Amino acid sequence: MDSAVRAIAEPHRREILRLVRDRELSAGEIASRFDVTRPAVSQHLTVLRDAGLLNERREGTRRLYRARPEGMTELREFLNGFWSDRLKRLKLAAELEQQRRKSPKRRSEKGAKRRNRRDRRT
Amino acid sequence: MDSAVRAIAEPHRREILRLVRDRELSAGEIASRFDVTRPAVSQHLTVLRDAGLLNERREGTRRLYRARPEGMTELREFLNGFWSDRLKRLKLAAELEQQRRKSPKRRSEKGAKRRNRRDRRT
DNA sequence: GTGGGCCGTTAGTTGACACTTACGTAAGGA
DNA sequence: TCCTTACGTAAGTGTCAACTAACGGCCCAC
Repeated sequence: MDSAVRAIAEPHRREILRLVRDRELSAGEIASRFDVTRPAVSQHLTVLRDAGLLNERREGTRRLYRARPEGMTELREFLNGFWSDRLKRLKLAAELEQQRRKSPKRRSEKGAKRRNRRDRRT
Repeated sequence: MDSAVRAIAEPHRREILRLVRDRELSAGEIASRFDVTRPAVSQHLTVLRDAGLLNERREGTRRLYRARPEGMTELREFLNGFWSDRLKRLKLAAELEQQRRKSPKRRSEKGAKRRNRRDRRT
């Protein structure tokens, strides 16, 4: 997981993953979409492959790449662990609490409209 | 999201998030659990707070920190996007295809067992 | 075998970042 | 007021990672 999160920390690499998410592309095709040189992209591809986020397939002289979503399982579980049902409920409760505090009297939409008209006095 | 993913790319910072995931801790209490110096931890806390992953609350001379899961929403959605139902189906299809290609004749498990016994010759 | 695409790899440079020591600051008790 | 506690901040250093230019290795057509 350490390698996966470091791999997607780089914007170019995230963009590469988006490119090959649902189609196979060659190294050259991928490189042609970036401003950096082809070797730089090649190094990014190596990092992504070593992190288990990319599949490589050789066809003649070309190398075709495709995203490998299973490589992100660990990281996804880490993040989702911070988003458990309990926390989701806590967050919703906090938001409702905040809304109640901001507008303690308003009940219908008419009140809101009046407020908007008054607030136009900038 | 860029700042969030760079923030959790550092192992110490991921550990900090785990520590304050469901309880509030002071900067000093957090620092005491690491080998690095207190200023180093303080810098990590700043990075996490600036990335929106941490809430800070002052109480007297102490500063209390707690995880803020909403800060990871974007990143979670990015990762979960690679795990959609469609891709899951594509993955299964690809694996079945590969299995068919690898063992076009084998039908039962007997063949596999024989292979294992032969491979024990290390 | 030879020439031309397609790519990965190496060497070297530059910038980012994690860390340490030293210092500054705010709150609170003696 | 003075000291202590609990922090953050500044300055400086070493390491790692992203990039470029130059080079080397396959694979195929001829």
